[in-house]
Amino acid sequence: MPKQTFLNLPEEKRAKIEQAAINEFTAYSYDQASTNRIVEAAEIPKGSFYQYFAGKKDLYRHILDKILERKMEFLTPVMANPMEMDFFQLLRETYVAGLRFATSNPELQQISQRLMADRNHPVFVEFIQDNMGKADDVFRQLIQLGISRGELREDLDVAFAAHIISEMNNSVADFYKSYVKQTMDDDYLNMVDKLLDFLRRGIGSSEQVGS
Amino acid sequence: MPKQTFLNLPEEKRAKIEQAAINEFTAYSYDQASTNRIVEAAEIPKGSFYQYFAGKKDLYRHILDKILERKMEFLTPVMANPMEMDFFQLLRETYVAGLRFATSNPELQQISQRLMADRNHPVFVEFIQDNMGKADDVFRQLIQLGISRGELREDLDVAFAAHIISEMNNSVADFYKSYVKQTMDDDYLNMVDKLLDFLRRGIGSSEQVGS
DNA sequence: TGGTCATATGACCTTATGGTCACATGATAA
DNA sequence: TTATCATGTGACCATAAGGTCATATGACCA
Repeated sequence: MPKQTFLNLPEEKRAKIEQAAINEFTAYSYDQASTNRIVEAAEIPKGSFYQYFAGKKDLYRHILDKILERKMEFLTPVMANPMEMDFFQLLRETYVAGLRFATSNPELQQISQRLMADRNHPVFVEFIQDNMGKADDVFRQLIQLGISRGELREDLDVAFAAHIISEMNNSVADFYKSYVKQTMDDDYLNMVDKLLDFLRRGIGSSEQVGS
Repeated sequence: MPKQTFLNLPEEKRAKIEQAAINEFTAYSYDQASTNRIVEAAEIPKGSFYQYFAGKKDLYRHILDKILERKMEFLTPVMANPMEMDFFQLLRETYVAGLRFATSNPELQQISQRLMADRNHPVFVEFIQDNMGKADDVFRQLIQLGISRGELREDLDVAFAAHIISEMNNSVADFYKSYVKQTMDDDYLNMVDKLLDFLRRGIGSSEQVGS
């Protein structure tokens, strides 16, 4: 957590520092990011930086918190009323909300992606596992709900399915990027629909074959 | 490419250097890996290192080449006779081969994973895109074949499906790790079968619903 | 006015990095 | 024996990192 000194700062100055940090972490991985550069961009002396934060890690966590907060602004409205939509509609809205976040906050998305990429980095394992665990839980509940409503196969391995869907949720933005590059189709609604169709029906032909 | 001097080295010495590099790149990301530590572990003078390689990047590429070579030893036998298996059998064998590589070469797997994680790092984009492009191509052909044999839905978006399957191929080893952690089931055959079942049939109930 | 206290400041520290280079060594050929 | 040439060697270099600290500043109160 930032020190009180930082929180006491006039909002303008605080915002400038945060923005400098966001720019740095957008351009460089955590390890490569430089407090010197941040300090320079924020136009504050090196010493002041250490009045505000315990160090690089502290600043990074602060930025992650801000990102999570912002992402939740997109996600919570979707999750608010799970009973009004079926499973796939809900999942669709979830993925779409993630993509809306990603396209309207490209720097923050970039930082999140770096975070997921470096997910075994000692500095963030804790943060990651906490949040991914929560996501798995949410999806597990949604799947249970979907099964009980007859929207999903009854013989699903719930935890396994939850994990897959949660992983897809993480990689959907990344996936979208390469989708656009390949197909020149930048409408993420198309992509999400295709993805959900895969998830729903699989890719096998209808002729049933024993596993 | 390593310099001729390196190739002239007695095999024992060469192996020692390569092993030191593998250990370093297993423990640290490319950026964090230190030539100083490698040189120390390999018990060669710093100067000698630069007689053998142009620099860190050169060494890293050399190691990547060795990894790819080794991974291919697992994969080529599977791909050798695609007409003797149906699509899902072939895919299963492919995933299993990847997992066999991963479990029998954990350090190399770790390095590959780091590579995929840092895939936009300027030093490896070229290497990555080359190889992922190749993978996409292979899967596209397999899917075409699968459709023509009636094993896959005719209305598939081939490129899209190929991309998904290729991505899954990349993440299956990663996925396996968290699968084991969650379920305590370390039999990857189970996991692969579940994954393929998802891919084949989807997770939706059989009641057909308009998309 | 003088004292106190949070805050501001930047020169400076240690430690590490990737990389260089003048020179040493030793095998081969004349 | 002497010259040549690939190879070996480690002290050394510039650069940059994250972090510290003695000192300066300035707002507030007695």
